[in-house]
Amino acid sequence: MSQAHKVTYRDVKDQILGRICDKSWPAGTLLPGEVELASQFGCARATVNRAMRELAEEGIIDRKRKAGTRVVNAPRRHIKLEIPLVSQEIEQSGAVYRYALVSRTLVAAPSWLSARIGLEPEAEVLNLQTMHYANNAPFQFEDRWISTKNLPAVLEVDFSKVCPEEWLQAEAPCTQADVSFTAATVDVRMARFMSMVVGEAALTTDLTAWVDNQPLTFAQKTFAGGYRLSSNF
Amino acid sequence: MSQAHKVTYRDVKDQILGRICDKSWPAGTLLPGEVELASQFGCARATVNRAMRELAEEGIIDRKRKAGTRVVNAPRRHIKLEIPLVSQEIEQSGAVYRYALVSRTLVAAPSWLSARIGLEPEAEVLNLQTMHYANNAPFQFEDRWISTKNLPAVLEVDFSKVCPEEWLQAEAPCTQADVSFTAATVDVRMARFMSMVVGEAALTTDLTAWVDNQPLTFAQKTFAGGYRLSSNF
DNA sequence: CAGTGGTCTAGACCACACA
DNA sequence: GTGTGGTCTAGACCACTGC
Repeated sequence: MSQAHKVTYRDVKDQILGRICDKSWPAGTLLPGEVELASQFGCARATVNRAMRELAEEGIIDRKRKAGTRVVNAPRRHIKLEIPLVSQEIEQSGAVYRYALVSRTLVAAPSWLSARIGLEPEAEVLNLQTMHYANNAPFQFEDRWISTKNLPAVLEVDFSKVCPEEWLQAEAPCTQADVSFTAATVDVRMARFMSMVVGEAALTTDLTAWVDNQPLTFAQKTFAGGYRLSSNF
Repeated sequence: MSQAHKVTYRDVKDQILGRICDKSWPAGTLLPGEVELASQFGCARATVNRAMRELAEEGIIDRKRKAGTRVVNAPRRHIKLEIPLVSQEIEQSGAVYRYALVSRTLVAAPSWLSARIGLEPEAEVLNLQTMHYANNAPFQFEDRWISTKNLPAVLEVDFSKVCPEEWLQAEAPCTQADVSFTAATVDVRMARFMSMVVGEAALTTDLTAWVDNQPLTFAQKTFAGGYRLSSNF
């Protein structure tokens, strides 16, 4: 008896992945049911279930009740991208973090804003422009808009001391958010703030956040030149 | 008896999340053990376990054997970012995909390449430059390097017909990869290929892939102006 | 309607990490 | 050592969904 008496869900996962990779189960294949596999692998159905559930989460296979489990035709790779707080990101790199409030204005939402995050036209918003430095070198400029109607408390906060991002995360953690990245060219004003050259390329992030389906805030961040967003799988 | 006779792991998850959000369990709190919670919620330990495991995966709590489970102080948000094949991405947007091979050369790996992906100096690599069009408009330029030692089969392929990315995914799906994004300025040659203006900002992606710890390929992709990478949570 | 995955349970043993 | 999470099991019922 070779008896590896415990068949773990990892074992099962690896076995299944192996058969998919070596084309024993090519894309589109309907694979055996959980009970069948459980007896093949000599383990409980729950074990097979966990293995397959994770593979499904990873987008390797597609599971449907009654229809069974199939190998996904076009395995889409995906990565987990961290969206850390600026301060954390800087401090973790070993640099000294410094924050500065550039401007704070209370205005009626411009039309592009209300359209973008779904506010009533002319709704009141607080606009905060802030700078974040790493070892006193410009790291990120943030242009943030917060709905005062959906978050009145924001009016009482002294944002010269707390960065909006951190305050929001602590006081009103969003339940849903959209994030997007693009490359932009810096204009004269941004160039001054970021110590960059006009026309230089900068990575920018747009971030819209909701709490319980109520639009809360929109932020556009501009990163210093050469900033690189990275991850792996 | 109100008896919702089944307490699901989702119920437990929501309860726990609720207590964290309403500050009943502030950041840093050591929460009760699984057995304790199971009896509190009136369910099996496995149910609590699954709930807490998922919360841990989401970065909300931190679990350690013997030490117990704590609410994470700085909840790091993360998003799932899809890394689709170019062709899929274009076709899914409803546009017509067209592919062209720009150049194919067999060379000794330049030093920056061997250093970057961990090849022996001067190892032979196949360099493929390709263009990808959406409705005949330039969408992406790809500069790819493949190790011929670790993947000899690549020499036999007619890359004027198959795009390297797709061939690799089908024939040698990587087991590990690094991805990074940055903003770059397009030079004269790139501007021609992409129908862009010299100096314009473009999003670029660097992608390094390994199979079983063997460095396989490195690719640098340059996206058309205005390209936006997006996701949500 | 019947088959498949989805989930819960109760009990058990294991592995790690702190004291 | 000892407590906490990590996992497996065997059995059960449920819920969705394709036929």
